[in-house]
Amino acid sequence: MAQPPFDPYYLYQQDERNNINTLFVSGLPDDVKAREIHNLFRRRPGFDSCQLKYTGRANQALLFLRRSIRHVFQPSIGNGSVARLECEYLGSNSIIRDELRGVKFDPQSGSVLHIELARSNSRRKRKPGGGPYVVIDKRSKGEPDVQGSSSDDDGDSDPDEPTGSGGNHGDSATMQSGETAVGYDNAVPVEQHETGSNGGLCSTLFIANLGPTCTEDELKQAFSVYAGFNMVKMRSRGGMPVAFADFEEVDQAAKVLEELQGSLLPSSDRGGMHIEYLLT
DNA sequence: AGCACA
Repeated sequence: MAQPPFDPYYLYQQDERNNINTLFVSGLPDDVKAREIHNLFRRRPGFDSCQLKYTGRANQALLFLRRSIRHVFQPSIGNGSVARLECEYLGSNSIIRDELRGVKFDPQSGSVLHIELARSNSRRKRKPGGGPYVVIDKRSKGEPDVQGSSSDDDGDSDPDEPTGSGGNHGDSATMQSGETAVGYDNAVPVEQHETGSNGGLCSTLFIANLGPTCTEDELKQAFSVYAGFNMVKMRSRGGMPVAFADFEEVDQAAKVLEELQGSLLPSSDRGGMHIEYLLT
């Protein structure tokens, strides 16, 4: 590897590649309202802006959440010290992700949020006049429902938190009859015992970012040394292979996820394994 | 098992 040049733009690129500050959220029902997103994320630490896209596919509304970028850019000061970028947003992303991963977004339909780092950061420039929310609606049916961005003018009006009297900090009181229960306070983490669903925390792992020459045997070697290993299956179906590794217990799967996350296999050609809990 | 906008 050549010594990286000291160049702010180079560092910016590094920063772009290594520090994704955008979360990719799937599992949203396609009738999700921008308002629901607003209420769910507005108060999260580090939240900056988001884009909601209706893909038109069932249950495939996509959300890109951007965390505000706050980094310390410290150029070298002549004495040979190395320039450093200190980025804090990954940590905060993790917090948002961990808090909301597996949250049951709609108790009726059972849609469960699935959150991971986005492949790339959001590029959209925040327009001076525009709010932090952008909605792209590709649904063909029904009314266009186009709302460029929230008219919320960034003020601090908070549907969540009644400012006046009442002081109800309870659940339920602010819910309209037909509305979906979503909000900072009333989003419901999925219960373990419900219909075998575990909010994304199940004993099977989903493994992606495998190399094209990866084999089931290779995966078996990697995973079978862990307690509770049951089986691993690989599927390629056109694109890059993905795999499913099953363990007896959730905590055994959790241990494997933690230890092997990002680790390389002999066949890896594009970085380490990307491991998630299988959605159930 | 799904990632847009520039």
